[in-house]
Amino acid sequence: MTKQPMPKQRGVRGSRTGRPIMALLDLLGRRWSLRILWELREAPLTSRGLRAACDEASPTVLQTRLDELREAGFVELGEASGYALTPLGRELCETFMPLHRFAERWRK
Amino acid sequence: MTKQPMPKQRGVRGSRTGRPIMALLDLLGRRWSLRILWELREAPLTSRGLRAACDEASPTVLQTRLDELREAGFVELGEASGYALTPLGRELCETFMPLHRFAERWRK
DNA sequence: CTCTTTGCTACAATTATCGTAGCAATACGC
DNA sequence: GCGTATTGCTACGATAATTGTAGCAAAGAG
Repeated sequence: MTKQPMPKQRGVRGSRTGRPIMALLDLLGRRWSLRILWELREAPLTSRGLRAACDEASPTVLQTRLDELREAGFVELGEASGYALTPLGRELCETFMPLHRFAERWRK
Repeated sequence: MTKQPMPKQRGVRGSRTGRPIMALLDLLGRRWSLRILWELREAPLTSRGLRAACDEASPTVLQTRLDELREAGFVELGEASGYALTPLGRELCETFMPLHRFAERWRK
């Protein structure tokens, strides 16, 4: 019995478990995912504007995250205004918007 | 003017920006952070129980995350019951609890 | 045409994460 | 006592993700 080629893990980890929350937690748990959603919360941003907003994160990861978030249906690339939240993405964003107030109280 | 020794970035990225939300998003955006909080949402777990709940993630990362989450004040290590959410951690957890319902509707 | 901005990619270097094994400490039953 | 099982935690090399810098082609403005 040889090792199977294993079709090279793609997409979101945990999406096979049948528990969507796990897939979602995994996707949001990747670096810059939450930040990207956060920065898009108010207005669309161009790829470069988004990079500036994200403290000059490397375009490689940002591109990867944007692709994932687009595939997930949270983000879309508009004609002129750049990247923007979809209605679904906006909904998701509002879901963890209370984090803002929590963070203020947290403060470390 | 020589380059300052730069006290070697420790703790949470973005905590210097004065925007706690950035620090929080960074901390929660590390792998297994959200998952750990999620798995502790109902009952405390031992380190090994937590590992089992987290799909056998490597103990190295889990330990790192647990240390970070403890330092952040979200998790504590009890005498007998293992790892548990602090009141603050429970509050944080409830903040993104609506994600569950959202994920169900999302489904991919 | 030139100049700028767009979304996006190549590439090597650095980190983070994984997976396995194992430690010391504590608590059990015997 | 003795073995054994569980706890929190760590070492280590291998693998994958992320970084930082540079640059591309396409589209638009002047």
